[in-house]
Amino acid sequence: MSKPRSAALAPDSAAEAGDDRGLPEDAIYEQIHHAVARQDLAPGTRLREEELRRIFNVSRTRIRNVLTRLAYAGVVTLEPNRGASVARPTPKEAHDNFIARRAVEEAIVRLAAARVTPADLARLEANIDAECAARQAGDQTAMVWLSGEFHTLLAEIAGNTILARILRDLITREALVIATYERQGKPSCSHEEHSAILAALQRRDADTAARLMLEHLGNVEDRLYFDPPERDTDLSRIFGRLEKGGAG
Amino acid sequence: MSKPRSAALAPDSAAEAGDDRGLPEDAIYEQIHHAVARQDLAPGTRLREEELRRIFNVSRTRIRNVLTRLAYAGVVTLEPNRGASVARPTPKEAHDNFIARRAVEEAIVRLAAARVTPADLARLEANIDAECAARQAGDQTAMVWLSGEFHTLLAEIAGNTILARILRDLITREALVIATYERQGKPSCSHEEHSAILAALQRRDADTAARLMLEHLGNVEDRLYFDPPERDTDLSRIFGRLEKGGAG
DNA sequence: ATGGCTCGGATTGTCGACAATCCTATGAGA
DNA sequence: TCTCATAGGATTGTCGACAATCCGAGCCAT
Repeated sequence: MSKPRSAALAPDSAAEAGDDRGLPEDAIYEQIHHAVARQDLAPGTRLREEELRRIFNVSRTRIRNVLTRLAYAGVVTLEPNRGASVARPTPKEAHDNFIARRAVEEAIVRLAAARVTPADLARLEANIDAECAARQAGDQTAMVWLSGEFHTLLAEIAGNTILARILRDLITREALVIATYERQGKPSCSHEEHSAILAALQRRDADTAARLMLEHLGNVEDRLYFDPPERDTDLSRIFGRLEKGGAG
Repeated sequence: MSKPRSAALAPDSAAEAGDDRGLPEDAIYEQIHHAVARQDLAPGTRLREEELRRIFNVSRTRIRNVLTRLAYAGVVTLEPNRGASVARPTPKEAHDNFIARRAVEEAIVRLAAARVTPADLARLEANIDAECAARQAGDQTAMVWLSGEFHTLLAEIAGNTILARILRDLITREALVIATYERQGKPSCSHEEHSAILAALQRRDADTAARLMLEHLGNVEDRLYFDPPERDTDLSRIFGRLEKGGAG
């Protein structure tokens, strides 16, 4: 969050992002999408075309296309003549996102319960272990990413491409919601809950898995802080107070 | 379906589509999206940029942007160096779409049951009446559109923008599925089922409404015909038959 | 000092031209 | 007659340049 934008977009493998010429459009899309999901790009961050063009070493046309798609995914907002910036969800959008995600995740976990294989269970367990390790190492970024990855894995196991695609965007937007509205202590996902879901899947108990998933997602929402609905609302409230109480 | 493409895209109000200069991008997007939802654009129809440019009287850049977005929505497919064509869902995609839609619609109808107002009920009833009228008039296009509109109305009533947006794309893609796999007699939606859902909403009976909705959507899928999974599979099957039975 | 105005730099929006690619029609050869 | 190669037209992909718009700095009047 505090690192410069170019660092957020040119991750560990710097050569892949900056050096290679003609990086395909999809790869650029993925990098930005991923950077938002990792919370490396904070909500509201401006995404200047020229800057992105230099980072990815492509023409502005490509960048423009990518931004158009990201806007459709709800990851960035596109204001006319003002350019693109990382989306800053309103409380309403945040709430809608949670509700949508609950619906999609319930369907996915039920499908997954019916199709899960031992190999799948092993992958899920590995993910939980990795998240635990990240938690103990205090690596907040890795934790957020891995706990999202757990859900992506479930979508893959469920085997429904359309739901997986939808969930991907919902998860990334939820990362923006969390980044915007999190309280001080920010335990975004608890690995115990993931473990419980895994156990239910192991028993192919779709109903329990679905119930646990809904509780899990509800817990995430409860940990957020929505009270000051908008930053700019402060102004109008102050104005109202001045009018009512009298300032002169 | 049998009318020329330009007619499909320049509907009743021809002036709006062809004459006005500088039609905004969103409007072009809507027109194409809508034309697909109405089944005026058959699956697989090629969408040449030059042709669209002439129809909407804008530059190719705009058309290109619109096609990019439609591809993201899954309404058109974009093959490199081959251009755009209306999506032709595979049986797998069709099935995934039905499952996704069931999940989204269940969530929506439950939300709608909790929030529905008398005015909303009236709007839903008007929609059902219009669909009945279209059915008696034998207007297949209007029927398909109105029966989809019923679900769009529900999404609006539910008040969740994200789910509404998702459902919109799912419905349009389902129109493509139906156009691809429908049997001879094609009663795509039964207004009795819509009426039953409406009655449940009137009682604010979310569980019943959800159950009816799922049955309703399941019925739609059951009316389709998936047996010949792909057109090009025929070739390999014929080849296999020649090999086995001997053709010389 | 404050509020409004103007101007310059920076950024985005749009377009036309050119390069790259693909499909089709044509004709030579077996 | 059939297959293969080739040339031509048609279509898409890419880029750079210019126009339109916006933001902020600096100046002027009050």
